[in-house]
Amino acid sequence: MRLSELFTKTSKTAPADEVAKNAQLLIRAGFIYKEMAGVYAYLPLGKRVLDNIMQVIREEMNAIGGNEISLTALQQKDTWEASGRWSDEIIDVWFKTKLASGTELGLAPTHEEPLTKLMKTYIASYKDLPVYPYQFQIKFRNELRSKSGLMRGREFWMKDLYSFSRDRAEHDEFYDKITEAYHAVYDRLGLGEITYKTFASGGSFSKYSHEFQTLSDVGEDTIYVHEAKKLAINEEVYTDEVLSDLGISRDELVEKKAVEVGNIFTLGTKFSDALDLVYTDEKGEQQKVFMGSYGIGPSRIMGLIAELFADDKGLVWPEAVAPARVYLVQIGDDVAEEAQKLYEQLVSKGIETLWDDRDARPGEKFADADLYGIPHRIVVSAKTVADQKVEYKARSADETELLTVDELLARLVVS
RNA sequence: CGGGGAGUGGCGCAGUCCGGUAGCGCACUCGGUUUGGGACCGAGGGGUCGCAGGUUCAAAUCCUGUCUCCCCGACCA
Repeated sequence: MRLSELFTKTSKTAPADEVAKNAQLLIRAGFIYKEMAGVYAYLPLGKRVLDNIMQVIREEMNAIGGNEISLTALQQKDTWEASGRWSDEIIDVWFKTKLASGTELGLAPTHEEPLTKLMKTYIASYKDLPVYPYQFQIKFRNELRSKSGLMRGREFWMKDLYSFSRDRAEHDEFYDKITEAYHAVYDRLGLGEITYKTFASGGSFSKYSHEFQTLSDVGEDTIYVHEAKKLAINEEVYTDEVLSDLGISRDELVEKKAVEVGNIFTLGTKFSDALDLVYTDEKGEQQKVFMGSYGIGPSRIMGLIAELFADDKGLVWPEAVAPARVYLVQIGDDVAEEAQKLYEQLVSKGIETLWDDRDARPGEKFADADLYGIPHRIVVSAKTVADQKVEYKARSADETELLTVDELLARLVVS
């Protein structure tokens, strides 16, 4: 993409109404726009980051048999009354509204009920199970107080997958599988080293649920990390009983702040009971479908990555999520032809490139390249053209180096 | 929801205490000089001070109400 065609621009000053680093940087860089507290629009570069995060998740969900769908945000009361969750006492973050006719509606804060109802159309036999529908959707939650930029919004993106299994054994098998898939997601997003499977409170069908918690000082959660076993315990279940279940003692654990980047939950037959989702087994008998739910918040992860990796010059995106891999700085009009040639070469190799073809001074271009956090920066100037080379610098490096185009391409294709 | 802070051109701010109808930086437009780490000079455009009501000859400034935003706490199915 040519920067001259990008409508957003960067700002030297951070917005006064944001304290969270992720929001300040993402707004300064023009990745997001704040509509109201806890509600952000995604602008071209921000949209790319969000899409990249979702694509990583999508690939891992598809790899374990996920079926991508897209459910509705508008929800009818009846569906939720079946489970008792229409009540504001039970779900206190409902956004509710009405049809022109006066019929009450809600904006979905999650999707167990509507999906369970929907699946009644398709699940009748044991032969129809197991199945794993999932979606990426904006969830609406009327938080009393949203904060921390993208990390806790009133509307936010969520990947939610729901498992429909014949019984607990089949469910447990999938639960282990998706645990691995989640680890794969965090690894690919560059968070693997500091993300822990964390024991949290369960429900009537399972003693525990599991969260994926990424260590960060801006985290809202307190967890107790067991480094050797690469697991953690959420403070909400940090009891002697749990410790003895897991066979560990307090002195093996370290208290840390963390951000919840995923949650997997055994639902059992809670929703299939409520909405009567049954199947006929091999013996011709009716059985309740055994369910689980599995969430990841792509928008929260975007905020967290921004927060975790940024330096004093701006954002620093891991390669897998960066809005482009290369930032091509053209210095001077007289090298426009050479810059365009290189741009086309990069694009033809499938290397996403932001070409700074603006009529701006070099300092401004370098500053923006840093603020945007694009992993690789390449400079084409009269000097580099004369040498028949290009200047290369990684976002995370201090030094530049001169490379031939072939050396550059070899490096970019490998990394 | 409890406590605290704040709303002034697109953004960041000053002016409010001691009423006299708005200013600075960035951004923007035009001209010129510049061009490897956010240039400089000159000339311009853009706001009636969150909103509503009140006091006054006169309100960004005082009073009342209200909305919004931020922080701390509570909450987070």
